[in-house]
Amino acid sequence: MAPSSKKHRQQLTRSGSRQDRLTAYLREAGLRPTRQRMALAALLFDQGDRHVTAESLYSEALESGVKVSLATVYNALHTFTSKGILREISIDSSRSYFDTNVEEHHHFYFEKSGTLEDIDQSQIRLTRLPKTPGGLKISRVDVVIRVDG
Amino acid sequence: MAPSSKKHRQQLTRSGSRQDRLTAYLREAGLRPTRQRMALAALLFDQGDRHVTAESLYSEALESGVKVSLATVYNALHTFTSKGILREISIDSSRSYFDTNVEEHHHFYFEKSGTLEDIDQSQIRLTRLPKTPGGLKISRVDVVIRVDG
DNA sequence: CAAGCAGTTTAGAATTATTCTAATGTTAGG
DNA sequence: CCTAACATTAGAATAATTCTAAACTGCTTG
Ligand SMILES: [Mn+2]
Ligand SMILES: [Mn+2]
Ligand SMILES: [Zn+2]
Ligand SMILES: [Zn+2]
Repeated sequence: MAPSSKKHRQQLTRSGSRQDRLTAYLREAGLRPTRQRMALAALLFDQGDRHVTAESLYSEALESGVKVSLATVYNALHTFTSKGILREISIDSSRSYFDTNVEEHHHFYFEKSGTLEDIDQSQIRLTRLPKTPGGLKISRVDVVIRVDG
Repeated sequence: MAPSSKKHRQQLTRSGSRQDRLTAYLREAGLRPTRQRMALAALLFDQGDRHVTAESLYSEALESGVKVSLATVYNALHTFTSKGILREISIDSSRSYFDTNVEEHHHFYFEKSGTLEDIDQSQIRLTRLPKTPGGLKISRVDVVIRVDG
């Protein structure tokens, strides 16, 4: 790779298909692939399923040398959520978790560490759901198994 | 009732068996039946099952003429929870709900109004719970059905 | 490849829910 | 009554999140 006119670039910025995939992913979601969104999306979507908080993602971004503000992290998390590529989980009233797994699934919550682990939908059988009051539409069913450790 | 040496008392302070029941209830939970706890307990436990937030209970207390501070409401909610006569529910990361129903049960969450409604345990059949990682003990299983209205 | 605008980022201030502090008041037992 | 432990309180402090308004950048159009 020839040295470019810019002083330096982020490590991850060039790499062909990975970048392209992320760009396409953001575009498909109707979002501009800006520098900070790309960097955050790389952290979020280049590993397996993840559960992050705004602070945890912000720390990661800083550690990996991405220049981004906390406000932008909040913006990105909410924007990604509204576009359906993240999902928000309320499990602890002191902070929000965001989940890269947007399929229907459930969670273990480890109370001591404050961490989450996915439970595939097939692992839980929910039968006999009650009918909703007034026949209102169900937007989501969340099962959280809180465990002690 | 002869006028007492104290300037005035709260309206509800005297009333025989209802007071006595609440007093006994707090005592059994290992709590001193103080004026503000009694007043809050009356609001919480004298109606059917309730779901309150600190603010909502505080407003109610003020409206009904109970002199209590917000800090005391938080103290009482947490103390009651630690003694097992309330239970805390995290459904919305912006605030905690406290539930006077401490039996195992589940909830409808009405997203527009931010209100909760109980679902009896018998109304939901949860089969095939996955085994917990490391064989950790389950402390609670919460099912929340989010509905649109 | 400009030019320009909508959309994005940002620092820092503001807001909101909740917790803390330390002083004052109350309960319950002897 | 006296007292010690417990509870309440106002207000300050904290922490997560949102807002503001100005600076910036991606993208479309000429
Ligand atoms: Mn009920
Ligand atoms: Mn908060
Ligand atoms: Zn998940
Ligand atoms: Zn309930």
